[in-house]
Amino acid sequence: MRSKVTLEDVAQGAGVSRATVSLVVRKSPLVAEKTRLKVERVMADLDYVHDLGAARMRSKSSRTIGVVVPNLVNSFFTEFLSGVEQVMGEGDRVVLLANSHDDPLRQDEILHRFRGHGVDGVILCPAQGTDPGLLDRLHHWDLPVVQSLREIGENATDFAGGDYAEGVGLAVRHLVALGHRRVAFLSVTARTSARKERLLGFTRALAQTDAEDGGIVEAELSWEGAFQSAEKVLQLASRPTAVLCFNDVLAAGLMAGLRRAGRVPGQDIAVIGLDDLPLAQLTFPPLTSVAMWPDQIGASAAGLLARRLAHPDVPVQRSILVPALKIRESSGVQIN
Amino acid sequence: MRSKVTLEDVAQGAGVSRATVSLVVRKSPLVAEKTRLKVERVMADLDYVHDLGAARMRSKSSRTIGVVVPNLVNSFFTEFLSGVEQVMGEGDRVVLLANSHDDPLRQDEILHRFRGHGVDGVILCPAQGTDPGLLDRLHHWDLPVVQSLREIGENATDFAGGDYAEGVGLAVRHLVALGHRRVAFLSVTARTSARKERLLGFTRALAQTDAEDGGIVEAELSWEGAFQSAEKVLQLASRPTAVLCFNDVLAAGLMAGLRRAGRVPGQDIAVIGLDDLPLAQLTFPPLTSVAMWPDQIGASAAGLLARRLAHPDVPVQRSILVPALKIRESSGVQIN
DNA sequence: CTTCCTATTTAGAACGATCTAAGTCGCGAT
DNA sequence: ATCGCGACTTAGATCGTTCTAAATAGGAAG
Repeated sequence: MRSKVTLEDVAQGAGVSRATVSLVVRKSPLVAEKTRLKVERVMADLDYVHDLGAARMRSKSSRTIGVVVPNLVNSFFTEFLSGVEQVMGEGDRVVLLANSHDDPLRQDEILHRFRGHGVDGVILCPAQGTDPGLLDRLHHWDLPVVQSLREIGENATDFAGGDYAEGVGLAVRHLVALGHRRVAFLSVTARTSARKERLLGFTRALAQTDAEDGGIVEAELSWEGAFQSAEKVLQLASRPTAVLCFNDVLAAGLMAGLRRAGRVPGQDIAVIGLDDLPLAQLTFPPLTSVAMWPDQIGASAAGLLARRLAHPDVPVQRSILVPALKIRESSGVQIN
Repeated sequence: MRSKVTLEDVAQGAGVSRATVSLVVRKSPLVAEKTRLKVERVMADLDYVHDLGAARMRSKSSRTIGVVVPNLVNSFFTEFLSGVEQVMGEGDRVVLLANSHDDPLRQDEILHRFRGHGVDGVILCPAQGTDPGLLDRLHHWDLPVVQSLREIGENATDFAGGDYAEGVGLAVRHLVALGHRRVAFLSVTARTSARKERLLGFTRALAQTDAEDGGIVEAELSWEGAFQSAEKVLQLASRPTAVLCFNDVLAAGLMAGLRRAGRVPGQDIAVIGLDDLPLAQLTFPPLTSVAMWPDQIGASAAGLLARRLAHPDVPVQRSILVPALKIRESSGVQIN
């Protein structure tokens, strides 16, 4: 039961006042070089630890931010998280993590808990079906929020994401250039802004080419869901020659399902994913995908939040990363 | 700039004292039912938020724990994290997350920061090359620690992990039963307890069978590293008919590398992984692997920490999960 | 009508920092 | 000498809780 070393103890040891030590801790330019060195030595000797909890009480900033993701199994979110953690760590901030499991109720509890812990701000990837009123509530609490990957409301908060509409466009144009004319889309059942944006990109991209909409199939957002949807894809009336998938996890699951049904992806039917997760390079054939840089998105989100904390009144900003097509074998070769 | 609602405000509204409200917040049985209801109503009216930071200052418990992982891209750690978060969330605790990037220095900074934030305890997967003295230091700070997945020191702290020695044994016996006699092991360069345990399991399992050690190849812990190691595996003097891999990520990378070299995994050469990540079912051919239940390990680790926080003096406990073999096609068919 | 409980409530001092406003010190200028 | 000024330093209040020890109310028992 070691008694805690406090500012007072350090102050005594160094023969200065508590206030001066506090200034040293916070690296204020006000203290004389000599005093600073003395105090720092004593701090090291006594193994002083700055109590951020106590500090927050007076200063209002806790150097803590919360991150809410809907899911931790899709490595997209992991990479995203990794980017957030990286940037926040560099800014000497700490990340509180929680998983909403795509459940708005759970998300509410989490935000409430975060609030109790005095987080300075939150990076939120809103759960499916989140009530748009949530943003008002957060604003009312005046808790700075950056939305990421998904969005509720229109420009209600800062936002970091990737340009999925463009990503889908890249994929479609690639397929069309290879000669495909009937392209299907494997989507998800969950109604999120992410889904909307991709579908929008899909129809828009088709309109700019002479290819046609080969039909839309919906699956659960898991590789198993995609695996099972292979049958439905093969039964589409349009007999698509290519399938564009909501993300890489679904694409990989679909490829496995197609094989089960006796088709060879990349040969009998082209498959293309979105996100370019590491797993895209591990499937066979390797998966053509569109890189969305989740870690960069995470880093941007963290950057936006840091910016807002520093300047609460700057106008709302959106940070949208430009996607890049990664051509591999699953999209097959020119078909004629 | 909404001024914060404090205990005092609630107390005024309800016509009681601050102390009573505090008791209500903490669900003490001391307050009379009638008062409790009245206070609760006022709390709801004013949208009172319990300030856990201020609370911790007096009470010493922050209901916050820290998790340090060496990496966030391998989904093994993600699932682990997910298990931790789940259990902690249920216990109404919050998780501080940090990534050591397998760097002991960074790990030190993180622990220091966590300490500053007053975490009640830490779940640590020690970075490669961590000085065993770290545990003493943590103990000296009297910060409860549960180690997980990797371990420094011998039974120095509570530990949650999987029985990798047994997992490797399952895999080897499976291969031997299929007729393999020359089995190679694809290991990693990083010197961790995880590596040691698997190698130990490997030699021990071989000794119990009539198969021989087909050689050990080391790779970077990434799919690219494994991809590149395919050549080295094929050049082994023993000409192994099967390769057991450190984990699924390496196994998937190896399979891709073997294909590049013109071999068909599961047909020309058996490949088997460890961990049974979701990705094992997405490779082609699907990867035979040994399920280590990372989410369960995470949940156990969280459970152990919760237990230690509740009873600081209980003896050290180890929680080891029993692995299960998942047979798929990459281990091939009986070879004669 | 005391007295003694039990059940509840409370005043006031912590906790470990930050902030404000007021000091102190040395030194060159008047 | 005295003043003014810049460069530092500091006393003391304060943040929103919890804790301790003591106060109070309302009976039941004597």
